[in-house]
Amino acid sequence: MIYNYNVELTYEKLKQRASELLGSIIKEEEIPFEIPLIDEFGDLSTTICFKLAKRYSKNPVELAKELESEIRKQLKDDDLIKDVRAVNGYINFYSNFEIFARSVIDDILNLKNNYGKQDIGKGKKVLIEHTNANPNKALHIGHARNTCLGDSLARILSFVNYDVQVLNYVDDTGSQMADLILGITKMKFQKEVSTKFDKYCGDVIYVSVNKEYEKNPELLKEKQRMIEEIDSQKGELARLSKEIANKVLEGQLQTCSRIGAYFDLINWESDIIKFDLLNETLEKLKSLNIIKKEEEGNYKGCIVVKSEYIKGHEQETDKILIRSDGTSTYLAKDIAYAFWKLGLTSKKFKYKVRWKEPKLLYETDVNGEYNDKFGSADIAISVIDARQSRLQDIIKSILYYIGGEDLQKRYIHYKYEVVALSNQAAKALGYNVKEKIVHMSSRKGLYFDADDILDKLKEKIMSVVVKNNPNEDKDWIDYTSDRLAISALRYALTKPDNNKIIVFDFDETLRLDGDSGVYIVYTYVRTRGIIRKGINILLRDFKGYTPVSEEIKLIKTLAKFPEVVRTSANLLQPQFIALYLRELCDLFNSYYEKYPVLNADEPARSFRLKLVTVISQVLENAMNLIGLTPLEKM
RNA sequence: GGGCCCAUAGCUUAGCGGAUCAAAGCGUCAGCCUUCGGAGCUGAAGAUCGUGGGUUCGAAUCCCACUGGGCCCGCCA
Repeated sequence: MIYNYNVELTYEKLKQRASELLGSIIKEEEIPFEIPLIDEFGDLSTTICFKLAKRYSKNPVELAKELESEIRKQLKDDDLIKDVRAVNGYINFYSNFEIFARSVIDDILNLKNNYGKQDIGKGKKVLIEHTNANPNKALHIGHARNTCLGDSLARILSFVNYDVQVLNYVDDTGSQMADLILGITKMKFQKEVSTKFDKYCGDVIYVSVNKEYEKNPELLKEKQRMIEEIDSQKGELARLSKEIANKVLEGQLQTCSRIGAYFDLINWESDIIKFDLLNETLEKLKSLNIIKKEEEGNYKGCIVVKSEYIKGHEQETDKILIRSDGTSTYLAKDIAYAFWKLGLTSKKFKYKVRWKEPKLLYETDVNGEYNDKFGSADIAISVIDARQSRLQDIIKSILYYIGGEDLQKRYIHYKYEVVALSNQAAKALGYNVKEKIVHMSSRKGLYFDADDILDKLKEKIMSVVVKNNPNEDKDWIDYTSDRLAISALRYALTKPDNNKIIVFDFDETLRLDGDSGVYIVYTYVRTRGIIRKGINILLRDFKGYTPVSEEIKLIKTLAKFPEVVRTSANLLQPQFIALYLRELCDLFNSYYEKYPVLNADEPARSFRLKLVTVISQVLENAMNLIGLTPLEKM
């Protein structure tokens, strides 16, 4: 039998039954339900009485009592709902727990990896743009936050059946490229090095060149000349710029792959110009009178967006799209790119395959071929840190003038706060400061590479893995340690609220115990250990078994997972998955210490082994959504 | 000057209009390996949820003001 994951899962059934019961008494379009946090208050509850009481100026407590007795009359013997009680104006529903538990366990055993999957996004195409690091350095811990968030969003939205395309927009034209080229052509830095090239560019060339500017300001004129030549997209320097950008990108993509983040398409910023997307965009803006060419003042000769059109920033300065020398700013290209994403341009890119494994990856390329599957999405999500809010607000304002609220809503600036360094972490890099937090700076070399952090963490983890697994071979030890390091990093960067700065401190941020990714994986490994040992036990039916309170809580938490996925997808909050994992792990670990599974008497043994099996499955599903690796052993 | 964000135990955070909801991790203290893996578990101590107003039957949660901290406002990206 092919099991359809759109079956009404247990909580849905419970809600539906409760709605039926209430619906026969009151006429109400939407009845709000919540899952009570305290077991005493049942398995489902509604605050509808507070709303009705206000409307009819009655006492909510009495109203609830009246409804309670009306509902009780309707309950049948084999009802999914066993009892109903009114407490303080709430109406609490109590499930027939045996039916409820059986239903939850069966749902998970049948659906397996699809448990929690939904059709929210069916038929809708969403573009998720993330990472977007300048191709002049290796990804640091701040970029990693972006990558983790973007990748988790992609995983979650795919899981609820959006047609997801993951993009990485790479700026191969900006002034940072001129710095590298200057370093290589004028300062004799190498193009071929034995270390990772992205890291070499960021750690050595970029930092050295910026120091050299201070000693020798004449070089800045040379830099300016180079920027203009690269921007023209003609000649040797433009070619060299692309070559270097490409090599750096390769290193960055390796880091992303290691973390488990894969893209569908690389959009080269220079191709916005090459494929002539910009002119058409500017024409459109001109026809709407949003932009204008300045004839006098500071911005004489520039084409600007007047600030009066930028919602929330009316008091600020106008924003330049085209400089007086005719070159375009980053924003101008980003507007054109936004147009392409939402299908507002007639111009198209050509594409070529960059690689096929582990996931087919395309990139824009003048010598490529057209491919209609990219662009023109229903929703475009750009994962970009909060410092760029103003530029993103400008794009949103422009979209508003073109297509009103409907169009504007389709463009989402997914913003998050930066990763900064703790005072200790800054000191570790040789910066003795008194501030509590220090912002990273590529120019000063004040940052931690994501790869370096992972390597250091892996090393720390490996000593424990070796100790606990003396008989495993080197490759296994290496793989396991690497996956644990990545799980620790991803959990640490995904879980915090997007609006909060993460103050990075190696030992604090990347814990191996307590509230950590390692703890989550460890808990999963525990479930696997039990399942492995119990593989030959013939499972009996658990009819008549009276579950302990921890088991009831676990079953309810498992039943909640589809709802957690839905909320996480609708609100674009991967955090909810991380929090859910933590909750489920805590419950399981407490349970694990207290109750034997394999050594329990029947029917407890069968019930518990099934319970552990479904806990393990749900942990795996949730872990996959935020990129933690479910390991068999560790 | 204009805009955005943050403020909850010593530290890091969760809770974001509801009922035993002030929660967890770290740290401190006291326990648990004859027990399915102790990267775990149990317990204790520790918070008038920055301050002051307001809205509400109900506010850590919403609104306003203030204080303290961070970010943005460039012919950079």
